[in-house]
Amino acid sequence: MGGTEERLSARERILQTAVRLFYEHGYHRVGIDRIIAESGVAKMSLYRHFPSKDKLVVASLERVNGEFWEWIDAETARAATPEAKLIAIFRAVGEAARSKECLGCAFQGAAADFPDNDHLNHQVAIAHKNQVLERFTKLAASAGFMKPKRLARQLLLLMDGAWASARMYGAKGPAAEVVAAAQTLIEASRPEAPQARGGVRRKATQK
Amino acid sequence: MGGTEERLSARERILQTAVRLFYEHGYHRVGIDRIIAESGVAKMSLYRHFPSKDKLVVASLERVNGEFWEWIDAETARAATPEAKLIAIFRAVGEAARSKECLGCAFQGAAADFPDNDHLNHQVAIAHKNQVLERFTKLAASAGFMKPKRLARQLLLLMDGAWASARMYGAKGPAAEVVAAAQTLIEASRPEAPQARGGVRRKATQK
Amino acid sequence: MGGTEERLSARERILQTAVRLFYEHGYHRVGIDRIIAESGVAKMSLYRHFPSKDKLVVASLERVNGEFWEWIDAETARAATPEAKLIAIFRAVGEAARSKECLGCAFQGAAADFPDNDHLNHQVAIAHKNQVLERFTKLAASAGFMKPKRLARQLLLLMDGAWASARMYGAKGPAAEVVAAAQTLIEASRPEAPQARGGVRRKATQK
Amino acid sequence: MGGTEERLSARERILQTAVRLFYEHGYHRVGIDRIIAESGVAKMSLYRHFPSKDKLVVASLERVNGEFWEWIDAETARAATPEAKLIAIFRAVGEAARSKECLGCAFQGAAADFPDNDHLNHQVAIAHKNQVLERFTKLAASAGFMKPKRLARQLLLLMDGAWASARMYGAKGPAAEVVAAAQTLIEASRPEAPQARGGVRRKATQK
DNA sequence: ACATACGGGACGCCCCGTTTAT
DNA sequence: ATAAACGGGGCGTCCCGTATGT
Repeated sequence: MGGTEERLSARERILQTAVRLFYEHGYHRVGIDRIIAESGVAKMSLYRHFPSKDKLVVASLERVNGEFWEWIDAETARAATPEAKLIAIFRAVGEAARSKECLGCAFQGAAADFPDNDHLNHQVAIAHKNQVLERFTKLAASAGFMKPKRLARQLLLLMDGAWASARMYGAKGPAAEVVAAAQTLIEASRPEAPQARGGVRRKATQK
Repeated sequence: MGGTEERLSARERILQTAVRLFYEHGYHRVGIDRIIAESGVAKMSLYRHFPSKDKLVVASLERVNGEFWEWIDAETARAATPEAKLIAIFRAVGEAARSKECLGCAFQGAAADFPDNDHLNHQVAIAHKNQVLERFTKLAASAGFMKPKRLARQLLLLMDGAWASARMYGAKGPAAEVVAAAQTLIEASRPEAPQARGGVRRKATQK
Repeated sequence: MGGTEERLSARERILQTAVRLFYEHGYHRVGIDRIIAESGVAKMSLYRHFPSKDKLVVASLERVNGEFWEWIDAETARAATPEAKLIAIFRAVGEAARSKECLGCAFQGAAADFPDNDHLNHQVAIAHKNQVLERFTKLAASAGFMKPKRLARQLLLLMDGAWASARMYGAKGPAAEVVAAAQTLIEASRPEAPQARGGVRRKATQK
Repeated sequence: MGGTEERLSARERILQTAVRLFYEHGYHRVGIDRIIAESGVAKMSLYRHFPSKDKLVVASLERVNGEFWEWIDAETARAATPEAKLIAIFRAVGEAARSKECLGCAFQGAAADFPDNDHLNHQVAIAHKNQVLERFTKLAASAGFMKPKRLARQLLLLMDGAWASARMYGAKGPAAEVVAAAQTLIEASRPEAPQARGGVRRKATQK
């Protein structure tokens, strides 16, 4: 932590500090001065790499997005089937949401801190969620599920609910149930044996 | 001057304006000056009724909480059974989340704007979610569902996911699927036909 | 200094502090924060009274200009004739320029700190000098001197030289000779018998 | 590349650029970066030749001082008598002060930009003025004038007034009268016709 | 010798929540 | 109720002097 950190470039130190502080305290409560103080960097260095705070927020969100997908890929690497990958994702989410470090979803936080839908930071957050939806849809389709888009959207609701739970409750929140809930929703989308479950019938009446 | 708005007390005008502005723009971006300007009261009047902005935020959240439960009670009044009440809640949530006025959950926003878990505003937000959990649990128990607490927590994930979807996506988000997902989770908790739940089997195959 | 200063309005405290600091250290080296700190005023109070630093500089120069003319009027009040008033002015200038508090002419400093001739602060400084020229001209004309404008300009050169001397040398500079030089120039402009000089006679007319 | 400018050493290019920029825009408003940009050298080169900005300012002032005396010597070379040399100086000053390129006296500017009397740059400016005083005194003494020091100081007031006029007014200022005023002061110091000089007597009456 | 980056610091202008005077 | 005041914080800019790489 000490020696290697000195080796990092100023840009990298700024970005890592910004990611951490923004995530822990929000985008409005973290000022430029605090970021430069905690990253040990001159103000001019920050503004050389990031022309404005908004640009730094965007870069921070993109960094978090990258780390998110690295994490998802790592968690799903050992799963053999698409369905297992979906379950692995939610197992990881459930665990992460109950960890002490977890403070919810950085993109939900960004969307909350920048409520204007047209704001770039808001758009970046939506783009992340769309990527999640795409991944869910692709896995659901690969698994041969019915209506993969529908399942993907249901699963996104669960995941965002888990992140919201993590933000508010911390370790003891309802996020503990996200795996079970995801399993239930996934099962209900399985093409096999839909005959006896009530869910299917009501579903039929919905459409 | 002299219209119906004059009928409202200064406190009421302040509170309604605060609720609206806080919800639409967030707690940090809305300042005292703007609230007094749009509510047409003097600054002194505001500080006589609410000793600080934080207290006003708390009062605002309590007001929203009250309106939330009035809304929930109204939406579930016509439902005959506890299960129907649960469905009615999610039908209402699904509709609300896709309405143009909906900007997500005010309590999620408060938790995001005041990330410190010990902050009073954060605690008020958690208290609201606990009330929702209690209502879900009571309804699930009344319906004779298995593990009502578990179902309640799963449903809260869905609901918070729907609110998060509303915040980020607006009308076209995945919140449209919240009713179907809720139905699926509710059905899966029904005591009837517990014989062949896939969750168990899949769980065995997962490991 | 303590009790009465507390009584002064914020605007007055700001202005007095600005006048003093600008005069002692220049307009660029004195920042808004320093003025705020030394005047014991909030930043917003300053920007309510003076929309920008430039406006504060202008107000400061106008204040100095007002004090300058009060000083000139007081110093010339007892002089009976226009010529005596001119002499009185230069006697006062000579004394002031050698006092410890004197750091030269605030308007010369402003013109030096804002070298762009089109800059408002530069124009304000020029306006002051024009007022001095007018006063000199009027007095010279009232005294019946030949070419009063020419004498006024010569006297302004002397005065500005004295201020420059005060700025650079302090008490021991050539400003000590400004009275004698002014007298010489004034005498040379006298219409009566320029060949024979009339120090004695003039003295008679002065009193 | 390869032009005549390349002939100049880096030190010379830096110094010439610094002299020009400092004179045109002041010492505070001209930064190191601008000097290196306009002189086409690397920052390291500048700091190799001038250890600090202050040292560069001093070198710049010394350069200006050298050019000043070259100019004075050239202007007075053709004058036959010391008195003619004095007049020649003021004729040159009067013309220079009304030229478009003239922005006043660089040393007055330095004294204004570094108001602290103990500051080296301020001292350098004073040293220049002392040299002028010495030259004036020497010429006045050579001309056989009475009280050459007194005349020298009076003439310095005029000269500094002319520079100040040049700074503030440009071509149309009172500097046009500096020759006439200098002549008047010089004549008043001539030993001829000392019988009834008002200056002496007047001086006695002053006290 | 050039160019780029860096660390540290000050500054200008602005906004906010809160209190006091009027 | 109007208005001013107050302390604190925030963003973006500028500058000086040093340290790199090349």
